[in-house]
Amino acid sequence: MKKYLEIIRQSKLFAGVDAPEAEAMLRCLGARSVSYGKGAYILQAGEHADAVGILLAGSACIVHESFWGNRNIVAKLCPGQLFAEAFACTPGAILNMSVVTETPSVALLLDVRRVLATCSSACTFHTRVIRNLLADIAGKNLYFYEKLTHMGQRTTRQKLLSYLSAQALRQGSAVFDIPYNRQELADYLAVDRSAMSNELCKLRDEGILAFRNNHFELLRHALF
Amino acid sequence: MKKYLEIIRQSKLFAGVDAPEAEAMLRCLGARSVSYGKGAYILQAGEHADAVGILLAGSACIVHESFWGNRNIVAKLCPGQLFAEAFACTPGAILNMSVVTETPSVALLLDVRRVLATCSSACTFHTRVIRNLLADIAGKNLYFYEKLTHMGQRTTRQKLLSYLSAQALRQGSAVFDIPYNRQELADYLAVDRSAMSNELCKLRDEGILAFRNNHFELLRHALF
DNA sequence: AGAAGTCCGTTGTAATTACAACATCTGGAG
DNA sequence: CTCCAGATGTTGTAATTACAACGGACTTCT
Repeated sequence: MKKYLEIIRQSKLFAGVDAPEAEAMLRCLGARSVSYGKGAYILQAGEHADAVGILLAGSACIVHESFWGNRNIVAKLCPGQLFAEAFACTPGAILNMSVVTETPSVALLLDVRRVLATCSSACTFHTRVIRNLLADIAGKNLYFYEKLTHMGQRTTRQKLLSYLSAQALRQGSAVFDIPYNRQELADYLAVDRSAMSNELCKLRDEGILAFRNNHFELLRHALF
Repeated sequence: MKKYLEIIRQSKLFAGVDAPEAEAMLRCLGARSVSYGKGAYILQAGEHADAVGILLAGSACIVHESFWGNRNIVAKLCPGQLFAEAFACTPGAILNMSVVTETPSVALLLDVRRVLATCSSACTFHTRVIRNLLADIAGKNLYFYEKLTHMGQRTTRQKLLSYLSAQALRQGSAVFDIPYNRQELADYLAVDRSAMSNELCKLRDEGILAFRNNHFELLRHALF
């Protein structure tokens, strides 16, 4: 766990915390790190979520798998990012999502429940943990608002333009990279991969955008 | 504002707060109440969101309106419910949603920014406000996970079954009411109203469910 | 080099949806 | 009661999508 201290301190949960304080917090939160292989379930839908997770190494996706076998990628996780915060902050909550690794990964699991349960601030870190959690979950909330924006579009074309223009805005450039490959992007937008790939090429042929793998460029606004 | 004190105290932001304490908190948060007519914008996309809102009377919807004129209902608000929390908790955030009244309404706007900004706990309520906010936003987060679950389904039929079975589970009965009319439900699930109405009737004809206006009954599980 | 696996684009077909238009029903206002 | 507005169900058509299948490009491993 020691070797990941820098990653840990860069996470939103530990924002504004110096190294010795961080180590004390880790003990206070009963931190434990676990290693996973590729395609392993860090958390699985149906389980009780009593811990907040921080991805320390590798990469993972938060996914929802439907009854009919479709999967929806809720978010992609990079080292330093938190997951399952909202479930861990809600007593009795049961996961309806899974967290699946894409590459061999290491995750840190923190028992924040004990910080939230006690009203006393016996441990001086409690207030900071709660503030940091609030900021993080508020950010996640905005992320979901944005995802809903894309998924709320009616056609694949509109979903693509909504997503890609948002990425361009976020990265402040008409040239940008996205973190998803085609299958993942389709799962993120809840559409069929081949249909999406088709639509992407139509947009290219119409001169609206250009791309190569994960590298995109918006050429015209295309009414968005 | 006084007449709404009971509604205010029932909101999640004021959970576990007694009446005199609540009044002090309202002053501390610079509370101001505003009345709106039917179809009025309490908040509009593009604005800065510096306040948390609590609906005190009437009803309203959080909606996202797309470039092409489609609207997606993100949530329906009843008196006592909070809105714009995540935006208010994120410095510099700009609303990408609007809050529109459905009936003449009254809303309370609270400047929580000042509570989050200062690290000192000069006012003893700060800690409680932050804890309550955290619980509320975590709950909203879970709400979004669920909405994503429904919207992530590929067909209108699957979206309907996903949503309706979730409501049945939540209300603990195969017979239940939903808060939306047909157009609103279609906007919530991001599908066409008439197509959805059609699919609903197919499900009825297949003996999978029965309904009358907002009153539904699930008869068979229908593989969900 | 060859084999295996992955990712991506392309195509055709069947199924589903969006959209517009209209019929029916309901409750409220005049 | 009649008229009107809103909500809901129904239908037909054009457009879009899901799904399955395939081939090419690329990577990795042996």
